[in-house]
Amino acid sequence: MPQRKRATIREVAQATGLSTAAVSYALRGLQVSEETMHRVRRAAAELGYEADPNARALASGRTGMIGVLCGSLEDLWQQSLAVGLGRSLREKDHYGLILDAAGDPDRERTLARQLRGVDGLIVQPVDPAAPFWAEIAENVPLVTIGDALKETRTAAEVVFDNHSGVTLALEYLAGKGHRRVAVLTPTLAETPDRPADRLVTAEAARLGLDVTVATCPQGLGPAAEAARAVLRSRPSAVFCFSDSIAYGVLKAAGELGLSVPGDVSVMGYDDHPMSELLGLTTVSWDLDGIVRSAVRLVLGAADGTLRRRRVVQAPTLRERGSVGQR
Amino acid sequence: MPQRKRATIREVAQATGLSTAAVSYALRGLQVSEETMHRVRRAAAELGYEADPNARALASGRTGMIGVLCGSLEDLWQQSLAVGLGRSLREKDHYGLILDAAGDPDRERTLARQLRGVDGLIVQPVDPAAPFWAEIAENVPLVTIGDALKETRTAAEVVFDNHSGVTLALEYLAGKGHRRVAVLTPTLAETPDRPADRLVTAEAARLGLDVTVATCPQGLGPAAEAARAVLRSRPSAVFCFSDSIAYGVLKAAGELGLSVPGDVSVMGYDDHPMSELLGLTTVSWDLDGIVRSAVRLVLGAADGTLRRRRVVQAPTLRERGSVGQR
DNA sequence: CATATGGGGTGAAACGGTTCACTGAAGCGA
DNA sequence: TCGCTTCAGTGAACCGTTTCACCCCATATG
Repeated sequence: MPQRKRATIREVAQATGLSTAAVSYALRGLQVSEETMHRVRRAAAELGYEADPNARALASGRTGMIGVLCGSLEDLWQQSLAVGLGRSLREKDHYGLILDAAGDPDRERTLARQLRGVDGLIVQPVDPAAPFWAEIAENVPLVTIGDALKETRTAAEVVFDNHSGVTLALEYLAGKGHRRVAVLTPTLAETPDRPADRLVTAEAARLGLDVTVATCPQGLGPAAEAARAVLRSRPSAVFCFSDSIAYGVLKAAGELGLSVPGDVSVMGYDDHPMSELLGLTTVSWDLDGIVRSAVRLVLGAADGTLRRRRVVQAPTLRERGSVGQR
Repeated sequence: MPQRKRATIREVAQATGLSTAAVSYALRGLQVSEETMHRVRRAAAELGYEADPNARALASGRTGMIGVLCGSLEDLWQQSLAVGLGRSLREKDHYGLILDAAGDPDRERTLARQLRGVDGLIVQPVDPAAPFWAEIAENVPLVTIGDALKETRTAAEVVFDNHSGVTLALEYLAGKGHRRVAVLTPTLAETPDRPADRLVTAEAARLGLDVTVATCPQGLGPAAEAARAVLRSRPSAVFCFSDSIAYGVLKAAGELGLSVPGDVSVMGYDDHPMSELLGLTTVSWDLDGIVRSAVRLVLGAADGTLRRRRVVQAPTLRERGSVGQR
């Protein structure tokens, strides 16, 4: 690997007989005359010059990099989200630096702390109540996706109306005559006060449902294993707080010889593309809309032209075949 | 967003009464005595100091960033691969900058060119024969995953033994009595000479199979649409060059009321986790092994301690239920 | 004709680290 | 005691841009 040295701005300046300042301006289409601009661009192209992003970042204070800190990339839907964010950011001339907290609040903290020099941060918080967020939000424009942060003023937030989501799911289940329903939520921190749990139990009480909540990993194999235990207690329906978990339940059901929705009904949450193929009835969120909002907000916050600070996403119920009448 | 100013190395130096050089060394555990090291670390922690990666990169010439240029993140398997690479790189104290060429050689070229200041590049080339790779490889340690580059000396390569993969698949299909098989490959460039095509037609000829090759997008919806047309010609089996495409075929089959494997057999390629759930018979690659190799190679190439230059991955056939006896 | 105006360009100071060449002191064997 | 090495630490150059403050000159203005 000979690692040929790259051309610097100085060489371009020399080649054109201009100052580096002029070159810098010219390449960004600032200040200079049409003619010099062309001259500079031509020279730059000939030399194969491409600005060093680090030097640029150091001097200008902007990186063109947006951190994307995902709660758990084990979850396929979050993968889609990350991919979408990456693509959308790229369209706006930014890089998305995708990071995976893997459901672990400690890792989340470490990653968030290490993330310096990004122009902004998009986070799906694992632990929205963690105190360290305040420090982060103070140092970099922060927009959340999903749950908003407690006690921390972020630049903006794309909030999922989980209340509606849960209501939608549980009412549908109740309407189909289910009473004993198991709820599977992603393994999270020992945050004693998980909002999802509270939501579920409250709604369940309202609807007269008999729910039991358990945590579950997001990977297909691990989820299936966790699901087996749950299925053996023979709930009439399982409500999974992510489609990935639902896939695990489907797998476990198959292995146990349980038919869906004959023996057990399964309800997902997210609406990953595969859910259509699998016929999974699920609570659906507008992924594209979420991506667009998040990107618009974070970029707006980064350059100070922020308009709306809070976007609420409403879910819809996608009725497919995995929930049956009881 | 008040954007509080972050502590600099100079402030830490001042606080400890040392030179910035000493602080720099101390924080990286170099040169200094135990005692000063502790003193510096404590001070740094108190000030909440965290080195600016851009300045560090500019001065040292290393970013800690590895570019991961994916052929098409529409493909779920490639998503898994990207996620795995990101995680593995993070474990080795590097960031993986995940980029999506979206199957478009032009975008691939642009992205590869723009990628400067990265310590290394992991690429799943869309167009391995493109001439611009030479320039890239000259400037940054480049390791490929999948197809090796033509006419370009990369630092290292993780090669998929596609020959074996195709043979495995087609022999299995032939063994099950299939003759008319449709082959669906991802939409790629108009590279007139796609190796996969040549491979397939050669093997098919050897086995006396009657194959027709068509291209297909990777997204579930688009893939299903493309698949519908193919299925209407009623092949006895469809061999898909990625599991994502196979999912599309499964979807299309369902919509057309074709049973799998009753009316049509489907064979995948990659072995994405979901394929287990779907019972897709597929050619399987060791994703973890690929990730590990690629990371080891790129990091080795980046710091000059490279050992093996070429790792070949062998496929296995994962027999599940989607291919029937004809 | 003197004077504001302003476009086009320049020089040099940042930006915040790393690293090279060097120094002073301590340790050590002879 | 004298040199020689080693250890800890220093000062300053350097990395490759951006940007601030300023200058020059041509043209429009009063």
